[in-house]
Amino acid sequence: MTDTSPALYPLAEAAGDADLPPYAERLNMPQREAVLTTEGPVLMLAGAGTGKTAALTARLAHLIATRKAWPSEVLCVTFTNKAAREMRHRVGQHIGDAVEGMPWLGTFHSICAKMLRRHAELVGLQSNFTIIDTDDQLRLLKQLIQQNDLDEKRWPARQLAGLIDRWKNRGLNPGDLDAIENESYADGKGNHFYTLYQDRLKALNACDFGDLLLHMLNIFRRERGVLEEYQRRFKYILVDEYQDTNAVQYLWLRLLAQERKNICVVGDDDQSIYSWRGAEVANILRFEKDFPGAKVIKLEQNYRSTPYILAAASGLIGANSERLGKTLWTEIDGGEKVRVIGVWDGPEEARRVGEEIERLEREGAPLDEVAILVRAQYQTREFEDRFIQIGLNYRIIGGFRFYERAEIRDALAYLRVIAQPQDDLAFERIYNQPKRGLGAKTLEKMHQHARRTGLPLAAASLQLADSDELPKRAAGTIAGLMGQFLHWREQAEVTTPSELLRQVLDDTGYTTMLENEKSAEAKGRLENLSELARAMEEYETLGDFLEHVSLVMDNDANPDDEKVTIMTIHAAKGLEFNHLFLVGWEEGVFPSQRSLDEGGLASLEEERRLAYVAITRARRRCTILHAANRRIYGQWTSSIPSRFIEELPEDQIEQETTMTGGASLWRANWSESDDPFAHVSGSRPDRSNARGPGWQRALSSGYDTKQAVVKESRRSAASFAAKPRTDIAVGQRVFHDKFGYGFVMDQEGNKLEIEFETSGLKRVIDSFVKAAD
DNA sequence: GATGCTGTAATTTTT
DNA sequence: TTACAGCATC
Repeated sequence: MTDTSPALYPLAEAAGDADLPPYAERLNMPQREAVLTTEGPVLMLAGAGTGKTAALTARLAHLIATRKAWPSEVLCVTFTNKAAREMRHRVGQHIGDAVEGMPWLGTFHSICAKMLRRHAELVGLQSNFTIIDTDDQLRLLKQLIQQNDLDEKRWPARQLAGLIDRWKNRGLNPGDLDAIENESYADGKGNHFYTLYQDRLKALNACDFGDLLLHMLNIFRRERGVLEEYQRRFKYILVDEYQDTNAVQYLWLRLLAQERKNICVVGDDDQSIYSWRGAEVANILRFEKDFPGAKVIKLEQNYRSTPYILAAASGLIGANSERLGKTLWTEIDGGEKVRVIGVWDGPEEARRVGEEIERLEREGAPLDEVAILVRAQYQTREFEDRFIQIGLNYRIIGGFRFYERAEIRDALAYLRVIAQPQDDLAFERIYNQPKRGLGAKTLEKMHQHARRTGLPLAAASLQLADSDELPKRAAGTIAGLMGQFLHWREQAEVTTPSELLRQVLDDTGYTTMLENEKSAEAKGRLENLSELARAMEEYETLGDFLEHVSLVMDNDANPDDEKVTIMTIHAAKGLEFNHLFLVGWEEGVFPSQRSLDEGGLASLEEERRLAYVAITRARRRCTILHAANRRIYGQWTSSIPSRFIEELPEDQIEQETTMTGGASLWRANWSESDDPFAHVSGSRPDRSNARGPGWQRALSSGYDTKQAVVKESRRSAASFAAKPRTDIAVGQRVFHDKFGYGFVMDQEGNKLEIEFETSGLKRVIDSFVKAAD
């Protein structure tokens, strides 16, 4: 189910020049042209299944093998880590170990992160800045919204996060927003909050994903010298999936390519399906204008699908306007027409697909060559239910990714605090996880104190613990926790990252917490954590690992055993399967209601491209299903077949039913179906193994709340080098909000010992008291 | 500080 | 329908 392997097909035998280097031997003419045209701008328009990666890797190999550039002088950008990995792997097959010297082969984000670590100070960061994920981002924005007394219900943090993301994707800095953008959040506070957020990030020495690119673009724009350095370095630039680039990426590339103009972009305008993430098809459409004299090379020979599948897909995409235009063709013979099956309702759709797959199984088709593609994640449930019932092995791709699981995030948060004591967001995540009796009150106090002193949250909390500002128990807990952190930090110096993680999980009682809970979920979580520890074994230092984690957030389910794959069309891009089921092709589902309501023609066309991507995943057989009735948000809705079905060329498809929905479909199926009430019954298969809503509650139950063992004695808060106040001295009379009036008996750093008139001798932090007179 | 209830919202998600 | 977040309650 990986990308096309040209070895499967007798490629371009006619053109078998003996002098061709091995990496070009198996390529067809246009592919060769794409490999050999090294100088000047090149636009490689590569249709689905036309051996794009083969051409791209051969081109890379060619540049290096012919010494046109050293591996370190080629910039090769992809969108996903997976694509980068595959590229590295395949280039390695051509040029061997030399591929190790390709430091600039990677995703936009990882390449920018690497650059930004070198130039961090130019945008006010230190080179060890943290890269925060969307979770942290949201938490941070929520805090800002609260601090600014904005109604979080009316102006959700999510929305602000989305807007900021969009601005960054478009290369807009705070201050660049026009009136409309500014108005789009909290009646004209868009710019204000964007600014606040950026300031906060800077203070945390952190940046988000969007910043990696935006900061680098800013640097390139402002610092000629830096830009020129990279322009000189990169003799050749290659960009994969160019149709998916957004404005920042485009501007960034254009600056880098401007000087030498040896830029080769590869893409397919018909497969642009990420505009909602800021991708602009326009980038590929206007490449020739951006780079006059660009050579356009079209890869149109498809090595993947049967003529029927190709023709169906081509016919469909022909309904779009604004295309660069390609005509896919194939030498593959035969095959079957694309089948279109109409069914009564969602459950029957699942039943039908299940039966079809069982039939394929009997015919000897391996299950991992079978896939079901859905438009949206919620559609997977129906299939999951059915497949559990009939005992069909399946795997659902998408949903929670490995590094997004709560337990993994917790573990990473501990590691982050160890590596970077000033990582407030990480500290906030775990200060009470596992539950150690610290709550919102304590957190609020810590925040207040941190703000007052300008200390990171962790350091501020230790100071607090050292005073009498907190209840004894909370103070003890914090001191204990901070002691553990000191211990772990020492351990980090002498032990491997994975060993350190195991220690942390044991010391905190995290492992115990999960072990005490006997549920299947807890077991899965423990497995995930040991999986994490295993993954860490490759890394020498904690810093290396954390960098990897924040940027390489993919989890490829191990495709070891035979399973049917269920996933969204988006997730299937770039993959291929012998047998493909495309389900839910109904108006409102696909094309989705939202795209019909909101985006106008442009968005409908993107849905159509999505349909095109879906069909072209199929190698041999493609079956499209649509149901006449479907339950959407608990509401039974009758639906009509997708307009995309009508747009398929009639002679390429085979309608398995003449029914087009409505009453006739209802009647016909009523008599055929062996269980006409199946769709009415509310009973559902047991899903207790699936991720349920109760897991969070279950997680906390059964955990022993006793304090984790403190391995290191607490250290004085003075070690955080807080400056003592100059307006307070021993003997001074002071006022404290909680304890009232008293006299300072002793002063050590910013800690005071005060004999209070009503509550006796206490240790407090000086920022909590006012001088009284 | 943990637990239960109620209201709201609901695509796609490469980093 | 379901899931989750926020609030009210114990």
